Amino acid sequence: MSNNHFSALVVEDETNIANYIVAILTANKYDVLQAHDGSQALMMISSHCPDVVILDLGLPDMDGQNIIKLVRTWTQVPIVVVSARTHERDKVMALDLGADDYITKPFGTSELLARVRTALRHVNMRDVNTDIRQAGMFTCGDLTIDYDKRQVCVCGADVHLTQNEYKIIALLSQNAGRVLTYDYIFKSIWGPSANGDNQVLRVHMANIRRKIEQNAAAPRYVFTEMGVGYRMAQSD
Amino acid sequence: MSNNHFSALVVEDETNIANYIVAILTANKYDVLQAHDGSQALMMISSHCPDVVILDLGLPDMDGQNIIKLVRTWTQVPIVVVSARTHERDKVMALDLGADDYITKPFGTSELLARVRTALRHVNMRDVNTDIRQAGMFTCGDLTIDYDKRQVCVCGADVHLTQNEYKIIALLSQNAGRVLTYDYIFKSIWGPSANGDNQVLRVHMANIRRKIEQNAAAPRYVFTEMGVGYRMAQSD
DNA sequence: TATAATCTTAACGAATGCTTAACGCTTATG
DNA sequence: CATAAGCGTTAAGCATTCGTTAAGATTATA
Repeated sequence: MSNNHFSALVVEDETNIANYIVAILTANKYDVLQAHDGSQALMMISSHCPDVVILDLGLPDMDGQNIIKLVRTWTQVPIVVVSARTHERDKVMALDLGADDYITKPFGTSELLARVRTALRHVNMRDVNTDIRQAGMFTCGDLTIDYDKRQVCVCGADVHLTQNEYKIIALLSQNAGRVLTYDYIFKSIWGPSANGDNQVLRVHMANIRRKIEQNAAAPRYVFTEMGVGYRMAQSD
Repeated sequence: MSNNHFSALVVEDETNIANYIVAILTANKYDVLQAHDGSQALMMISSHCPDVVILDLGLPDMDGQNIIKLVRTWTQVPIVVVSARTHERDKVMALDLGADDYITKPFGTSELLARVRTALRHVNMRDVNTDIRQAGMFTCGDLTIDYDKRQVCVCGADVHLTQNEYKIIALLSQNAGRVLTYDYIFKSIWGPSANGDNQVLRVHMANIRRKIEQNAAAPRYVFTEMGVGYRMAQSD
């Protein structure tokens, strides 16, 4: 960082889209770096240590998933994946490999900026709030989760959650603002060797929502990301 | 402690990582000691009595879990475990054996410091609670526990509890509002090396409830968290 | 030592939670 | 606009866990 701003690395081979993203970020006071293929991206990440990486999955020289895998061997820099709508699967795999968020083309200015801000905030949570999170609480609107007491409250009233329900909501809240894929949640709760679809997860989520949401059809706390997973609202 | 600072013992065989941790702690005003294997660590803990121990699980001469077990036979010094392993099992085992917290490599400066601060704070909590416990009382609705007199009253009337029954209710009331797992309660009452299921605990709880609850089927003081443990109602 | 109190173990019914399957609704996609 | 896929919801069967009782084992006490 040459000044007080965040630095972002944009990895994109299509010139038009690259320019579009760079323009948005530059206009919003980011220090922007560019890479046009995978190997260039890897070098720049290690040499320039950007605060956030915007990564297109469809690069000419390397598979986007390999890039994420390699980057994650040495740094936890937030990665926001950009994917075409036709490659839904890739998006999910990228998240499972350690990407922080995703944007589907075409996307607007505010969406890109929001995702980047969220990703940057995740790093702050990891660093500064580690001890708060450990012994602490999660608060979002009228929802409160006390990890120490294993207690969930809505509007000050106790809400009884079963074992699995609590595990799910705890996992989501500890990753608030981030999409967790069905597979990730499933394996986190039922163990890495568990096999099965996400039907069970849907039932549990329905039960959770009935208990914590005022209107399950328009949730305020846990959002569904179609085809991908669930995302908990940012804490406040 | 040669001055007013906390002393930390870093137990790590890999020189690079050891230097990294030592640098972080030294820069943040800790008095740092070092050990490079398990036996050395055990000696230094007993001789120097550090305020906190940062322990790598992958030491050359001893299994990290054995070290925790041995240390816990004579001191409750907080132990923060450092491990490259990402498996949940190791984490759970280490924590169950008495470790206070867990960091997975790679980790950042602020994360390490946060964990250490949290671990140190736990000790303070333990101390403060001890004072309160000895001079204090627990009150919740019509239930009163006098820790000095070792006396339990319901609606002003004395209730006779057996040794184990009192230990259980005292432990729960001292952690009122928090779920204590069956395993934790069991090990707290019968000792860390006790083995057996929670059948005994269920019988004791039935007896306790018969004595203190008006309606055991709808308890007011001790609640069951299915598959997890028991929770005592908040004091008032 | 005798007696009472307490602890432990085992068995079983009851309550709770988990999972599966079916179905309707919403959302993507051509 | 039609079709297909994904998600939410419900209810029923199944598995697990808990509470309770009673009997035997152990410990305390006179």
